[in-house]
Amino acid sequence: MTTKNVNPNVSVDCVVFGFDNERLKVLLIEQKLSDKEKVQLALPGDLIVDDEGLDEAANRVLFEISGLSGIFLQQYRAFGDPDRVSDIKDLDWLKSYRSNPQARVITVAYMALVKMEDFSPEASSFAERVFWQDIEETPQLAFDHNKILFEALERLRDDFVNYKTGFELLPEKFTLGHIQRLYETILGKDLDKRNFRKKILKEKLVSPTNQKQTGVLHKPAVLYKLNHEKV
Amino acid sequence: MTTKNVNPNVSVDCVVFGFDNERLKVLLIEQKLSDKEKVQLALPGDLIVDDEGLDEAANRVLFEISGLSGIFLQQYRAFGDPDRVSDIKDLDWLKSYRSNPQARVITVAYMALVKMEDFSPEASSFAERVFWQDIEETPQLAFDHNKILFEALERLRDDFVNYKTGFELLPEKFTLGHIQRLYETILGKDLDKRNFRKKILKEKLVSPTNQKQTGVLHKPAVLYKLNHEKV
DNA sequence: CCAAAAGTGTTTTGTCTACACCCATGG
DNA sequence: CCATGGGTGTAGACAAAACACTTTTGG
Repeated sequence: MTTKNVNPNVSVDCVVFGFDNERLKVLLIEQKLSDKEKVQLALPGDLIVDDEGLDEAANRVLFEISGLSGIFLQQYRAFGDPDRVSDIKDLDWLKSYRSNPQARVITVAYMALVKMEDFSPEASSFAERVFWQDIEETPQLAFDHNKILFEALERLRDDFVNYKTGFELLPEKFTLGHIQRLYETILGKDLDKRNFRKKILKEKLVSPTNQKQTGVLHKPAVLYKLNHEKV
Repeated sequence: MTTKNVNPNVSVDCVVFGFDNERLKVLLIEQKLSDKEKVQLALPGDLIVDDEGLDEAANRVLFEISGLSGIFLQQYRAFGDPDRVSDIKDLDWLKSYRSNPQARVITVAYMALVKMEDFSPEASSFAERVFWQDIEETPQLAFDHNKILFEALERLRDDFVNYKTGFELLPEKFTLGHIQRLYETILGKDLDKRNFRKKILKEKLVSPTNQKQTGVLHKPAVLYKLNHEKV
């Protein structure tokens, strides 16, 4: 597919995780393409533009589809197999959106955790539609995006084993039960309630508010908030 | 420096660590350049060629300067600041070696640990000279290579804190004292001999041979070897 | 009064740290 | 016999894991 002496296209792709108090979600887009038959789902991403750093490009992509800025995006890997975008299913899109469609595409992958409540998806130059996808039911994605997503998930789990992250996925006020469900979802196993609480409280990354849950059909839980100074 | 609509150059750079039983070393090259006044030191690296994956390119670079293949190279970060190669000191080299010298260069950084005894440095297409540099005395390097090296070092230390890596830096047969000196060098602090031995032996990543050191002016130590299955 | 999740301590187990002396070799 | 690093065990502090019952609310 590639031709001699053509510099590669370089893009960034963003794996944006959210959590709805029940299941882990990832932000996907529907590619913009006139032939509706061939539209595919993909991770949000775009070619970098001149004079733009990689982090900057990733922030731009996230901003364009969400209006969010200032979110912590972590670069975790570059993907550059020469044939990673050469699958037949991806050709139409490449032809419409790349000024050098014959050149390979190297992508730098970023991941971020966001509160779903902060999020208002917006169509953009590269996305017809933006939506949250349940991670357990991820469909086939364009290019090698299933692989890119899989590696982000592995990285996410690594970040969770030391119990020091993930609060970015929760709403402003949350219960210890919410955090525990989040950890259980991401680590894929049940955790002991008492031990979990001891650990989380010892880290002092969250502190109780003087509010409680309302409208639940059981004993209402104390609401906690993030200790921003400590994170 | 950059011009509109020119795809970036993409390179790989390799941070190759070695250990001489005393100090940590990194492999550097002297850039090939006709004006000897302007020659700089740099990490070994090269533009990727068409139809070559990123890992493949990194392996090629390492092979060209060392004859070594099959070494585990770990990608750890892409660097893509738009002005990372635009310093005046770097211009001559860019002009002689880049078919698109006006385009920015995005580089994907790899790190590797090698046994110095396996290593025979060789000049190559991009290197006039190849040599081991003591890490404590690293000079100014071309481009942003000091930063790339610094991040590799941080990553290396992270990999060491759990005491499960680093044996790649040691010769075929080594003593527990050798491992301890390696860990002390990389972690930058003294470690308790008894506790260190307990930990290393518990991991079962090394096993004793029935040989001992010879020619040392103290009690000869048992030689250990790597348990290849476990790593 | 029932269902559902919140909230709460103690015991056991394993891991990490600190610490001091004798041993085998070459010179 | 001296200098040099090799080799060994134990006690105390701390962290992790296992485990069951009472409480508060809405329905």
